[in-house]
Amino acid sequence: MTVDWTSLEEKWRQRWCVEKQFESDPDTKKKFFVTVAYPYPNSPQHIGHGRTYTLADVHARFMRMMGYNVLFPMGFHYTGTPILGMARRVQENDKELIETFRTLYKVPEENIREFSEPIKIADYFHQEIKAGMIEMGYSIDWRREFTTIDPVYNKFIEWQFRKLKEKNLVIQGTHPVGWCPRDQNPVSQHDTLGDVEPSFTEYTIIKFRYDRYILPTATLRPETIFGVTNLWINPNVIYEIVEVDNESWIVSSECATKLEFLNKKIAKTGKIIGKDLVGKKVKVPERNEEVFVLPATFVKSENGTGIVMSVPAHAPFDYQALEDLKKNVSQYPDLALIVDIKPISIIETEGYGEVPAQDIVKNFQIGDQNNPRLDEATKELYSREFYGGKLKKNTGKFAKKVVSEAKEEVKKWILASGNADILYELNESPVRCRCGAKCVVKLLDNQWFLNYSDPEWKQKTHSWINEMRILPEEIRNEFNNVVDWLRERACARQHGLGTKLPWDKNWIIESLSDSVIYMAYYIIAKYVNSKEITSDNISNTFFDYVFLGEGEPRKISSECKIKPEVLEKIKDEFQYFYPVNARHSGRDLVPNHLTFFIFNHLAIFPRKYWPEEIVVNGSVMMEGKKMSKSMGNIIPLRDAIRTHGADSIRLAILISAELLQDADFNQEAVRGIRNKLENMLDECTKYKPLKNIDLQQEDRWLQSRLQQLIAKTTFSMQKMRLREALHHVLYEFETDLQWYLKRAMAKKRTDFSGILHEIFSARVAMMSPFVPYVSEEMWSGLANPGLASKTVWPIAIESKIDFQSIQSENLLKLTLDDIKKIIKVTRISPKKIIVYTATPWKVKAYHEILSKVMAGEVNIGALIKSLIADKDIEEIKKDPDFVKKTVNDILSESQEESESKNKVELIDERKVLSELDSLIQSEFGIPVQVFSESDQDKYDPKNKARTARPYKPAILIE
RNA sequence: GCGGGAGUUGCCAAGCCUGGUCAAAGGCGCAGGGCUUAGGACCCUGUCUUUUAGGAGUUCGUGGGUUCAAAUCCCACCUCCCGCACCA
Repeated sequence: MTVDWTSLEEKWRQRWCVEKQFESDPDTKKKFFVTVAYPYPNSPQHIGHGRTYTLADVHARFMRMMGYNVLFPMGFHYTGTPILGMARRVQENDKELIETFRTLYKVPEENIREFSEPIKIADYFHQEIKAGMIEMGYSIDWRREFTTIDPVYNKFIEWQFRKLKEKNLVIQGTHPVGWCPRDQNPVSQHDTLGDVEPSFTEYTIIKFRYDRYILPTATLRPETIFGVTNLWINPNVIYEIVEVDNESWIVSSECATKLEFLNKKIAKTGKIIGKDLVGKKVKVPERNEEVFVLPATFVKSENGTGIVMSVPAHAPFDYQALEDLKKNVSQYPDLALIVDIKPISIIETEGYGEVPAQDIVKNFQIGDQNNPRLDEATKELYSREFYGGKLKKNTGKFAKKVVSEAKEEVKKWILASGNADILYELNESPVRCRCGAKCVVKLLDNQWFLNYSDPEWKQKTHSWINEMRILPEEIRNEFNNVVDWLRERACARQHGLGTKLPWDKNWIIESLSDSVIYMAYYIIAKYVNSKEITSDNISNTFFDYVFLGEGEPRKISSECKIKPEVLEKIKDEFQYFYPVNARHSGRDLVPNHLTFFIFNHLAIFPRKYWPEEIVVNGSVMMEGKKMSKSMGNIIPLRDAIRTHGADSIRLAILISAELLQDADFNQEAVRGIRNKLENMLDECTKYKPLKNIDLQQEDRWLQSRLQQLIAKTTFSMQKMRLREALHHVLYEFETDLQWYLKRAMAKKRTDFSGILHEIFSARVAMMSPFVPYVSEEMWSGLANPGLASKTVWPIAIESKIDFQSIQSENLLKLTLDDIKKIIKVTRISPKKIIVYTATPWKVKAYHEILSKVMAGEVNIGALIKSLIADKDIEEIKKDPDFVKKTVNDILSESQEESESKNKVELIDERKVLSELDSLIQSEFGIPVQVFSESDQDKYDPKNKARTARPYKPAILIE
């Protein structure tokens, strides 16, 4: 059967839309508010995006069927810089980008022409993404749609920031960033050529005084100031004399540039060549000693200040350079004294002698200062000393401290005395901006931060994280870790789309900061879209009233020109729908958005509006590979819908992995799924809701299994283990169905349509959240009333489970399996099959043993002793092996299984096994005979009957 | 460096939280059969070793341990993957 998926989906989509099935307003039912991170419209959405949204939609649809008034809205995040960058590239006629628009994104030519305007890009992809969401069948209430540059949204974000500022959570400070001097803008990884992360390291500048000058050196190891024996300078480099904040520094010209961006007032007043400084003596700060400035070729003008402080005891470079110099002392007649310079050891580390640098240089067989292995040696020694070293007593008050701690303390100490400063150095240089300019580290003044370091705020967030529902559970700990290492976060930047900082209009609120409490705005958006409120009238007091219940409604309604009843309605609606019951997002947002989301809700809203649950999902792989533009394996969602149909895609991305795992999307699987759905749809047209017939054993069994299926599936759904739930409904139950049909067919029954109708109706209902379109089609195929999407989720009724029939069918299945196994192993073609059930005393004994084992008694001897006390079963003396085997039988089955056996009376095996006849007849075409072990006139030529045990009949095949 | 996660039978991948139904789901691949002019699709059967009586043996990264019982719990080790900020 071929299904026209496109028109099938269109048909039901129309119906949902016309009947406004997914628009929700406050009513008397319990509400469920589910949200997903809104998309950033700078490209069409692909299958990877589809996963999070589909997950949320399944959640929404499930909760709707569970009887909740579900609100599932969607917005669009225009805030940010990437779209701005794209627009600029279009202006510059960037071939590559335009080609991407054309061929990959299939943007019409007339739209591309407009893309030099950022908003046009956002608008275009906004509509594209929205269309995809509708086609995917997401049950979204579109009346609440908005973008983050809507004027009322701006007012809302202003309100958010004023609130944060009132609570002193927005602070101002100075902050180093990677910076492009040409663009006058911070650079991040995707702003650089080759996507290099512009990371940098903080160095301590130590000021050595020479005459009226300062020779600054940059170091990562300020604690080694106690071991300085000399400075190194490159004799061939021309240094700059620079006035820096009323001091005269001598630094390389590269260093002078760096200092400028670190907000130093710089004036270049002269030049001096390195060799003119060789042999001069400088004062070591805090030590009241003088050391020589010596020449070294390893000193590079682009690193640090271009001058290096020398600690030969602990720095392999310094040690080697000093050795080299001593060897060539004849070249420096004025420096004869240097042969007396001895390394000053200040750190002791296990495994190293008095002069660790000497040890390691020998070990590495360095030879001279240009040996590239010096880097390696430096790294090793640094790390050994950092973690294992202790300062010696020649370091004064820092003695006995471990290096890792002393380092910071020494730095603070020298900084406090004015003999030190801070320098930032890019780790990998040069880093080039996309524009081609060399990046630097800039100290940004008066930057605005959200103070995620605030201990009280952190504490509050921790304790809420430990209370809220987080799925999957493994991720909870990760949230706590994020909270721990989160620091101040810059929350405003100077370019991009977004909302201006209300008290400082030079700044635009950054995109990860204007997207943390917007779920509340979905309530407002409905009234903005219906034009009941406009941006002109909205003020802070409006939000205070709606969200916090603060203020005088009459005053506010006149101030904001909102009818009092509308104001009241909005507030009531907010109070009805808030808090967010479930927030969905990909796991990449855990260390940022999701954590900020919690932080900000806790700061702004009262406890009753804090988010209740977060659901995190993994990403999607394409045919086992990571999706990426360069691999060319990004499939736009709408393309995929056209080829596979929405339902198949939904199922494919949900069934291939559990929540946090990466799901794999592959053509093969999608085809298989579509086939399965088509077969099932076909099946659904066959069964009619016939009135009840005389229920037979297998009917009762199938109905019981259905109850168990419903219970299991519901349990999985509630934990958002969707893969597991699907597995139950789609695949696991198939085995039961096959068995049922086998039984029914063997008995040549024709009256089971009604039973299967009942079964399929329940299954279709449970499939409906996952594959909403085809479920509607199946639902109507089954001639059920109404919509599958709006039907109630099946409820498992324990009393409907007939454990007797479950045990009976199990026995049948196991016996049939055993017969098949015997036939397989013996390779005989059976002519006669005889089955023997256990003798009554064994049945009684089994029952005894079962209840004893369930009570914890597993000792065979003790069991036998208590059993022979019973006259009915004293025969057990003759067959002690029976006890052992029975105990093993019981122990090797599940607790659940044993409990269910313990719960019901033992089944009448003889009666149950008489049902074998039809099965054996249809499978092997021969009859089956059933005896009891205790029958006097039984046919038992091979004396098999005596091996029979309850649930394990003896079998003879001839 | 800090933090998180994973290693399962030819491959992908469940199971692990809550130990026993686990020789271990499902899919792919492979083998046989059905359907078909043939192929594809689809359906059935099989797919660790061994076994002419429903059994036995050896497996879940490696090595220990706890337990009547370990893929599952504990400890150590090895290997691999991901995130680390002004970026959505």
